[in-house]
Amino acid sequence: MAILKEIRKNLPYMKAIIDCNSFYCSCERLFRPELDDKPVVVLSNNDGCIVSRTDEAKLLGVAMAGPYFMAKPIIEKFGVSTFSSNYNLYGDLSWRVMETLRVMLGEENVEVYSVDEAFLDLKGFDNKNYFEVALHIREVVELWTGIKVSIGVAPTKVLCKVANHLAKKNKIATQCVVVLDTKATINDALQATPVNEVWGVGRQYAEKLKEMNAVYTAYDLCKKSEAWAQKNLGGVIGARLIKELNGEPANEMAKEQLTVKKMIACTRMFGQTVNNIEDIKQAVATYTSRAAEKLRRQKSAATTLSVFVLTKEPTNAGHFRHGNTISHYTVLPIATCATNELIKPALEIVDKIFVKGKRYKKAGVILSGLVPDQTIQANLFVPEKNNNKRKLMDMIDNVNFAMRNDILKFASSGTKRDWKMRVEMRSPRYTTRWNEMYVVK
DNA sequence: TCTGGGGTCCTAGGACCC
DNA sequence: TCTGGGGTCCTAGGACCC
Repeated sequence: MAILKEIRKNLPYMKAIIDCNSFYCSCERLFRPELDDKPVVVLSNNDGCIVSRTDEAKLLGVAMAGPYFMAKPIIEKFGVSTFSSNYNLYGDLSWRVMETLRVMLGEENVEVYSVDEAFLDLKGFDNKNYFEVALHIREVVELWTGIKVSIGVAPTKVLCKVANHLAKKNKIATQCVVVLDTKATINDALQATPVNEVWGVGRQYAEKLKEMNAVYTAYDLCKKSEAWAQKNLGGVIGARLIKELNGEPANEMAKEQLTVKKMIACTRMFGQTVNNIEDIKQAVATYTSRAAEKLRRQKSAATTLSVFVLTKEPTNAGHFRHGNTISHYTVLPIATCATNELIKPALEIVDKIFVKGKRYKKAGVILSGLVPDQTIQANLFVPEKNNNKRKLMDMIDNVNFAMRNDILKFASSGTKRDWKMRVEMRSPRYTTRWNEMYVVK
């Protein structure tokens, strides 16, 4: 124990990131156990891209985030099981995983970061063996929810991500747990990590780092000065990144706050291209209703409403071309969260930006300039405790509601909806719809 | 009619994340 | 033929003020 304290003495207390392995695919497998060691992929909205793939699919050469049609030959040749996104299912299972963590570690030590990731605060465990602690967490989550996870433990969030990457790369040898709690293990890990895999370094920066600065690994990057990063790597964000790589926390755990969104958007690709203004209006009215629901859920009102459409352009010698975005915005006379008050100006914008003869493949509505909704002041007196619960529900709703196909309340949303997206291969919503519940044979 | 320097507020756009 | 959706943070630059 004395040795343990000695080697850790220059490091702050530990954090962890827990990350569900191929989350969407794991959710699908839960109800199709015969697929456990088989390749599986899940597609994005509109069945456009591959957004989740299992290790088996990866080995076959299915590219992540690649277009579905390009991977189709491999998928068909090897019989890869393919699913459309089923957000009701994923949202529910995500909640179960997060709730398990909250029960184990206490609500205040869990920061939900995305549908399949959470940061954990391990402050209370500094006398324990972190590897065993993390292994235990991994086993309990799997036992209670059926979802397999990987865990990275380190003194900063950026280093946790590095650790987690290494755990996922070598699941068997690491048992999906990597702990970086000494200078030596941290240095080794940084040397083994290509710079483009560092959290906060995207494609543009990676290219710049390699070509102009001969920075190839996370280790090379950590040797750069904060001042240099401040200048060349996105300002203060870059400076924080350097600190964190060197074991100095610069991104603290987000505690408890009810995070109120500063902007709310609802945008979708159409199932097929559209050239008729009525269809676009129906779509925009539907997206506006959905955005307004999100707005009301966080008790905000919007002061600015923008609408955009994306045109479809002819492909150029086999090269994929994004369409042109045409957008316009309105500053509302009074901040509002009322669906009807938002739909009217939204449709006026459509009249303004629609060009006859063009073909469109996407539209969207963005609400910004959000302020607290004055009409619901009474809610200020809701106890904080209930607010936290609401935050939880919001997270689930945001996933759950994404694909909801319910009856629309406003006539302008239309009833035919030729433009609505494809979900041809969606699995049943086992855990959230009674009539689709899993049947034990 | 001449015009510096410093401050704030806003928007657009770029980069990143899952 | 067919390439997701929803966010965040930061910076630069313009408009305006004293």
